[in-house]
Amino acid sequence: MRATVKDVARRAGVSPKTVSNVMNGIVPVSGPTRLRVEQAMAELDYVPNLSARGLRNGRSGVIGLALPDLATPFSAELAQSIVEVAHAQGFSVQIEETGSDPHREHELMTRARANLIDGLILNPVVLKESAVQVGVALPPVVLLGEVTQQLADRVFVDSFAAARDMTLALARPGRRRIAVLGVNRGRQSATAIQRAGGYEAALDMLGIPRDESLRISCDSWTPASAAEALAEYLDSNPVPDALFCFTDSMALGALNLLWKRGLRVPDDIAVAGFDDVIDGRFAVPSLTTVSFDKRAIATEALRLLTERMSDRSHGQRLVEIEYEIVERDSSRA
Amino acid sequence: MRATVKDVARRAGVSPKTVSNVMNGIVPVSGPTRLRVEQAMAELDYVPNLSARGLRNGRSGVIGLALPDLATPFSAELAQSIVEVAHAQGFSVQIEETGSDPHREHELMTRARANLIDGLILNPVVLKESAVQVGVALPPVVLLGEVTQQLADRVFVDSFAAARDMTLALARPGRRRIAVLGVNRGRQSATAIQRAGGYEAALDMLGIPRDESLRISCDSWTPASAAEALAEYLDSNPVPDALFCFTDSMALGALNLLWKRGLRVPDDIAVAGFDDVIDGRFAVPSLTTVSFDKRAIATEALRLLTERMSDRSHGQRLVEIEYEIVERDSSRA
DNA sequence: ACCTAAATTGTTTGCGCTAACAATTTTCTC
DNA sequence: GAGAAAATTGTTAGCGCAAACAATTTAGGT
Repeated sequence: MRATVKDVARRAGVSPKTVSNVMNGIVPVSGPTRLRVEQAMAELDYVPNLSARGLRNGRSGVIGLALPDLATPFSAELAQSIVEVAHAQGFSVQIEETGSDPHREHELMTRARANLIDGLILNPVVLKESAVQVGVALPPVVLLGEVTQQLADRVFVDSFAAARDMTLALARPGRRRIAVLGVNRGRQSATAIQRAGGYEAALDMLGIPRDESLRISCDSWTPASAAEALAEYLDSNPVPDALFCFTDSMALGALNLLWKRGLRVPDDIAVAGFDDVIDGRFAVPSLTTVSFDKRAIATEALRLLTERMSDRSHGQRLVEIEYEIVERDSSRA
Repeated sequence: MRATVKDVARRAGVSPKTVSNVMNGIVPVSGPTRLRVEQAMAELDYVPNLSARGLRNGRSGVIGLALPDLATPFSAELAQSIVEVAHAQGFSVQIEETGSDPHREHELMTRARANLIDGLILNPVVLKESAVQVGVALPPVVLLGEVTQQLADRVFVDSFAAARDMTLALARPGRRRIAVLGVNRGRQSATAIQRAGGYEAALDMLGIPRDESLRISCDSWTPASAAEALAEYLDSNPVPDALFCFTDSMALGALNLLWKRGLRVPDDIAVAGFDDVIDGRFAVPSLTTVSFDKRAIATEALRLLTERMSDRSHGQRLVEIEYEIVERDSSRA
């Protein structure tokens, strides 16, 4: 049987309270007593029961992180940052995959309210149907990414402006036929809407007429479906001058397909992505992208979350993360 | 204040036990009573407190997953599989990054023993110094990957054989100078040892003399340090006929560097990786690799873990996952 | 030395839940 | 319809911990 505070107390010849004091370190404990207790803990190989502590304190020390697709390099990099920042603050991270499913998002909120996690960092996708909307009693929650309405704290990159700037950067003399890859066929994700909007704003600024035939839809934002969508597109359309993919993952799929078709990047077609994922830097050719500091996202998200966990009173707050257009070989002249 | 079982019971006009019965569903509850209870739960917006349940049951329903580097696509894909399989069995997953640090591994074991997680899936790196070795009282744990000794349940791919087969596959008439990338300078990871061993076994089989100058060391298994290590290598060595990277991530870094140097893959040099990561399939050129079923790893790891959680008596068990050499454009003639 | 205040340590309760055990009601058998 | 068995539901204790409250020891001031 596992040792408990009581066992430690008995062995050290003190009361449970003293053992608790030694662990928490708030109430002072005299030198000799502390020593005896610590020795007893070591001898009994005592490990505190965190469930019990969680029940008693009402806080588990765990936060949830819910992302739409865990398999992407972007998720991996973001998760890493969040885990590291959280750990530095004494939190553990429970990861969840929503699969863009509002129902699953709702389930996670519930879990948070079930005290297993103290708060939730959530990247909602189809917000219209998201649990955040449905008026569920919200746990401390921080939203990641584009959210059109003010529903909870959130950390975001201005996707609209970034997509606009990227489109402007891609536009060069001779590059007027700029395609986008990632607009969704069915229900639009908030992110897709923002990025498509920015793209069109840039076209307007450039005086390039919008061309519906340059919007390539791709429901799943993976390399595989990007390659597939692009292949299908190229079968029945002329090669655009440039291709702006809504994520780096899609861009990698596109690069592979273009290479297979014998199209040279950037000579025949320039390519750009979004997220600045590590593998994009090492793509062939290296990928032009919208870069932003993922560690900053993690830091800010955790700051908002911990603040809200300790004090539920503030209104909803927004934190914007700066972005930067990083031009690499896939779009250089 | 949050509603508790007691509140629900009072409102439904039943006892707490009945409410518990309704939730657990083991002890039968009559139709009308169940209905009353369910309605009361809905009205009070009741959510069970999982900390309390965890304390009472001695199980939290959470398992830990500890990987050396969360930022890699491989980690992402594996984590996804594990999260999905775990979720299907009613478990949540807490992720942790060990950074190949034995001390951190030890900390995680402790956390497991602290009842916050019911079990741990751990990918140990430098096993010699790993906590698994130090004789810590082990929680239910399943090890992932190469482990030379029999210390706990584990799921693994035969890296030795896979590396051997890959080396054999790379060897073609005219390709005799086969380099490896990923041997470590300092303390060797178990994985590096296996893969290097398989590589050398293949050389022996082929009658190719071992050549120390074809072992390129690379301490961090990332694209960046792979590219750097390879760049340095090429500055003072002739171009090998083939390059076998110990992970796909490193291979991607290598591909990028080779491209920058104007070396053609596979004509000037064939390249291969290990892990069959999605981005490798879409690399330019698509990457030859050792493939294995990550979902199978997840399934088996969870099976071993849950079995051990329910019954601590079995001896240590091994599950081997099949691998396959997948030849893609980066090594095709 | 005596009293007061400060510093420690001790005693006990309850966080919310589940299940052992007990009590009650319903159903069945003849 | 009476008795027994089966099906429900109720009562209560305790999982391990932290802190409210109480008791004790120690230090400080005169």
